[in-house]
Amino acid sequence: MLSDRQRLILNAIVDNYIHSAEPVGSRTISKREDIGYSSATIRNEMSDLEELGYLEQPHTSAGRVPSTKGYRFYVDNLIQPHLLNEQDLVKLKQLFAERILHAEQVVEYTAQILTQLTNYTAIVLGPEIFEHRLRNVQIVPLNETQAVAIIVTHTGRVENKLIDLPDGIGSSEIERLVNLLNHRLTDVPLWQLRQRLYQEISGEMRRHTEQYEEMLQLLDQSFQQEETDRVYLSGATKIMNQPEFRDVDKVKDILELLEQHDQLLHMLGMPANGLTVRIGQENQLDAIKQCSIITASYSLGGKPVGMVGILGPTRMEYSRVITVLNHLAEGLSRMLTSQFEK
Amino acid sequence: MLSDRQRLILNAIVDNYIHSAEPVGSRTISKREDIGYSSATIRNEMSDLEELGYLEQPHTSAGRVPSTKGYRFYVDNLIQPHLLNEQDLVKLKQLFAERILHAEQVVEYTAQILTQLTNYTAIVLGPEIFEHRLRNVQIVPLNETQAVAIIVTHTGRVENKLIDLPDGIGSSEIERLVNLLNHRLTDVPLWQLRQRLYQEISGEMRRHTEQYEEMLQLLDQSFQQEETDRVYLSGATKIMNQPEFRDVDKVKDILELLEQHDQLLHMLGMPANGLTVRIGQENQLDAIKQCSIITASYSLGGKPVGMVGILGPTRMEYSRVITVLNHLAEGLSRMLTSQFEK
DNA sequence: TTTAGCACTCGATAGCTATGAGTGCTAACA
DNA sequence: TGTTAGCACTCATAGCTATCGAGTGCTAAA
Repeated sequence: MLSDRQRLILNAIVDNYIHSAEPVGSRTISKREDIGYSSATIRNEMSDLEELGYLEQPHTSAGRVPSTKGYRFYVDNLIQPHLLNEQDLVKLKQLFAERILHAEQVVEYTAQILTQLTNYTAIVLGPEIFEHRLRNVQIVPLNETQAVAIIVTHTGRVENKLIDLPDGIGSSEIERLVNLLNHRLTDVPLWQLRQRLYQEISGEMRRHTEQYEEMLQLLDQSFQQEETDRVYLSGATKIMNQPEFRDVDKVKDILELLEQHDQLLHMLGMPANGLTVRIGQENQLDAIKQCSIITASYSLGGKPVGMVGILGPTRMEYSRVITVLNHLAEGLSRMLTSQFEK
Repeated sequence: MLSDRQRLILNAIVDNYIHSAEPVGSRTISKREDIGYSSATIRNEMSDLEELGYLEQPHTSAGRVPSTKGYRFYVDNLIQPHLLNEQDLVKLKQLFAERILHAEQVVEYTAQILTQLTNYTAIVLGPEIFEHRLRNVQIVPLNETQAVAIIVTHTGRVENKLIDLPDGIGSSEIERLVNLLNHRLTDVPLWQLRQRLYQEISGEMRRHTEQYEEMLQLLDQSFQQEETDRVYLSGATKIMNQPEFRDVDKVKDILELLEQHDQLLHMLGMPANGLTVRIGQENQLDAIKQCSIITASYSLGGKPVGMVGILGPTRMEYSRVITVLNHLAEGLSRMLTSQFEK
């Protein structure tokens, strides 16, 4: 276990490095107001901290830099709660003050506000669709052969798909079909739709055999599409402001990853409850082993359905970011829950 | 006017520079198979071409690089039609072979294929909405106070918006309202909707005064949203593969521009018929004065409604890009027109 | 008109040195 | 026994110079 002084010094080093991006020397630390020891003492402690794996030295005659383990300890044990200033709070309030908003728009704005407040890249996962329940189905014919199928969920999400109509199907037939679907499938979770179709109403639907096939296809594709389209990014280029990412090759790997929404989704995994911090080497993907990712889940009626996250350098303002994410996640949860929990 | 030999040499220089990214020297050119002159002769011609403004010299002891004017001449007068290989053609065909596709998905795939074929950043503008006509309006209540309003256009595009319902409105009232709207507004171009609402049915609607206000708001916002959401990007990071963009600052400016869809939209302007090439300095925005943008418009029933484009370094494979863009624009036009022109 | 030849230019590269931030260790001090 | 002053040592970085060579422009000959 670390002594109090070691913790104090580690905290000072991480703090300093976060803001300077330069390896921190013993003298820098000893000059700080909250430290009452000479540089020699600090040097000894730093040496110990390095031996214990909390610090690293880029080269012999340079200062020290926190290791992944060092950041981890900092995040888990040393972090001080960050207080947001008036301005930041106003921005957050404004987001949740807008009442008439599309679910997708809220998510998009959230991402934007996140980057504005943190100056890092924001990643937001829109609410998980599998828990969404069917509210309404519509089929709007465009001409003799084509129509748009529209699915509305109880959360107000709208999915739509262009479909080819079977030959010779009439508008009254379609209307009857839509009525049947709405009657039988309202409030069914989307992921059960196919199953229910098969089990319960395929019989009645079989009069329009082809239509039935396409309906299944449509729903199928709707889900797949959803999986990757839940990812909202903002401020992807912010990483280039960081001095340790002045190298095009590093940046390129990161930005390419950000373009691949399916990979992001896979990396972030299912939204677990609460806050997750992934620091540097703890990340699986090579491209972001010099980055940290912090995510917070938001929930609908107590169940986590999506997440808000920040991607930045390992040398990130953890305290501030965590505070902002918690605020946003809470706000989103409250908003979602109050809207749809009745 | 340039002599035949000057054209030959300019062509050789541009060609060479496009592939090597290095200033081209006289010896390199004189060694080419299609050139039968010594390096000294080439030097004299190069000197002349520089005086005329077609070439530039990074410094005295370096080779020459085409100027914006040089590229312009190359594009306007020297370019040879590029033949696509079998593989490329297959990819293009596959795109248009997929029948059951959402309009937005086609556009997204188009962008992806563009980057795949060219290795540059693709920018695609989805079909202009102002020409779209209303096909169908739906209002789906979610609970007592909220509903989703859905607009379907004759091209199969679906816009939706969460709205607050006025207090105490009943579902039969909503149904009547929707029927009224569908009855009166079908086939009206979207941009006329507000006007028509005011002129023709505000009277009948006034029974539900509040609803009427929100309907207007909804449509209004629908348009605005559309304006920037028409932009689809793919392969934004490709620019980093170019040796002249190894500098984070240059790249940053470009990528930041790409994040601002409204700026892109403004820069690209209304889709004029046919092909547009903007080379280097010809671009208004500083961030892309070292880039070229090539766009081709696609049309619906003869009228241009959107465009496909490529953003790359000035040192771009113009011939190939132009061919690919023409293919795609044509394909999109055919697809759109055959789908919706009946 | 073309080309060989040659002096000249100038960016890029390699090698060298000086600088200084920072360390580890030792010995003196409280 | 913990702390600190002092000092030799390390090593990345900046700046300087010399060298190299790709490429030019000009002149004179073919």
